[in-house]
Amino acid sequence: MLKIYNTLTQQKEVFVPLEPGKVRLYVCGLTTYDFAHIGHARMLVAFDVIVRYLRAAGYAVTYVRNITDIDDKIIRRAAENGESVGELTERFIRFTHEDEAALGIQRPDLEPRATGHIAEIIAMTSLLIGRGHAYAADNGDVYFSVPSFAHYARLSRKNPDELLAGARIEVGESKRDVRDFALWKAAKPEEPGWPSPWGFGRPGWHIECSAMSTTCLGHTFDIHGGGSDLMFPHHDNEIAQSEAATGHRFVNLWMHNGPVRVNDEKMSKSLNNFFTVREVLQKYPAEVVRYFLVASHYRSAISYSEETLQHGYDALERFYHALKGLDVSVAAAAGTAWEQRFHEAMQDDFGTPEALAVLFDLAREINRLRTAAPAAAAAHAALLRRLGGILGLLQASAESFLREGGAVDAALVESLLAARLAARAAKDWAEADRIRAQLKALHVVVEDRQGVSSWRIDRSLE
RNA sequence: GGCUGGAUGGCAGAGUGGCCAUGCAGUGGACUGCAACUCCACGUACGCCGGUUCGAUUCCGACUCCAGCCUCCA
Repeated sequence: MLKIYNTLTQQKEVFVPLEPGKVRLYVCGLTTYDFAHIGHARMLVAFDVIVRYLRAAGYAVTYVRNITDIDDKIIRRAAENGESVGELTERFIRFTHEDEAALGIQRPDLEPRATGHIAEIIAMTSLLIGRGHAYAADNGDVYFSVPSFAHYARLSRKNPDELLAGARIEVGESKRDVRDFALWKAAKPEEPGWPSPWGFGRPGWHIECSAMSTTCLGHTFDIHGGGSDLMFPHHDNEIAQSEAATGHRFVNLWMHNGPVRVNDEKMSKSLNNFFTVREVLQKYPAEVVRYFLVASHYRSAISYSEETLQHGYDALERFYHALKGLDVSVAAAAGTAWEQRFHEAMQDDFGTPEALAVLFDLAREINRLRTAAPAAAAAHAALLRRLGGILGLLQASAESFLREGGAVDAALVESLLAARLAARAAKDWAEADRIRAQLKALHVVVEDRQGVSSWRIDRSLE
């Protein structure tokens, strides 16, 4: 029985899909004018794990994650760079895809782009005007009429009257109500755009997601996700637009991932305190970054620091030590308590920290079994690898993980290791220790286990 | 100010009305030529003040502090 926390009701609910066995999921993706940062990676990994688990639990998932490839910031950045909007967004879409691949994030089933759905956006906007929920203003913009929608801001629990008091009035706007938001923005001279019944212009941000999600998944779908910072106004506006346009309930369950913090502040573009995925990947293996993001619950805030990333490396080292030397291609141990506990953890609102704790227990069991019962140890190792795979972890070979990132000559290490073995056979301990010290200077740690000497890179010195 | 969420051992981070989180670090032991790895054992905790209860870190209330949203933002 899968339970998921629904932001709308503020409680965990037993998940009941609209159609048995199927899940239709939409997540707000990125605006592509810059490199993705760790905050973005948090969202990408959180929903990647959710989708992986839903599939492992037997659901047929349709995962849609959009790309916003037209908006004010994109236009401004392209102008600054002296390039077209298309050149800018294509480049960063490509970079983002590279980052996602590095982090082991599976591609969504559909990845609609705003510029590919202008017709649907215009159609929805027209529909909203026809139903009295939107109006074309005299400045060429089209606005959604917030007072026309009965339960505005129900998701974020904001009081519409207080929003009225707090809203700021901008020059040049022609809104009937300060809370109204743009569905269509008239293009200024030299700005890109598309023809529409209201003149040349471009879509507002919120309507893009309403149009793309309902086009891909229908007027009502199971789950809508995104960062917690999108709850208001973006998701509240989506609800207003979509329900006003279709007359149906928009989404059954809302999921929001927590922020990544740097020095107690949210990592964000606007605060300029972000670390991009690619700069972090230059210092840490992608799996370590992924572990860092999975080791906390998806709804909680996490603090980014190099120290925490290093912890991720240490933790993964323990897993890979357990897997090391075992044939994980054998059939996984079936019906174990660990597997059951793993699923219980994941079924409780995707409790990845608890699930990892279970995997650590399983790793200990593997280490216990490895000498006395190698076959059982291998079967449990195969289980560990399979369950780790649901979190997108532990798919590398133990050897490659443990040796990753070391700038050493493997042939040299092997020859030193052979020399040390010979010295040990001759009980020349001084020589054996001298060679081990020599290896240590190369950041290579020697491990003698069951008569076999192996090596790994020591990351703690870096 | 309004609305949300949080405060757990040296660090990271779950969870629960009474019993073990887990990882790293630390301590003692086993293994080892010595180490490393591994195993066994151990220590240290639930912001503050009240209340409910046989018993609260867990429930309720007040307080303090922190963060997110209220403007673009995963």
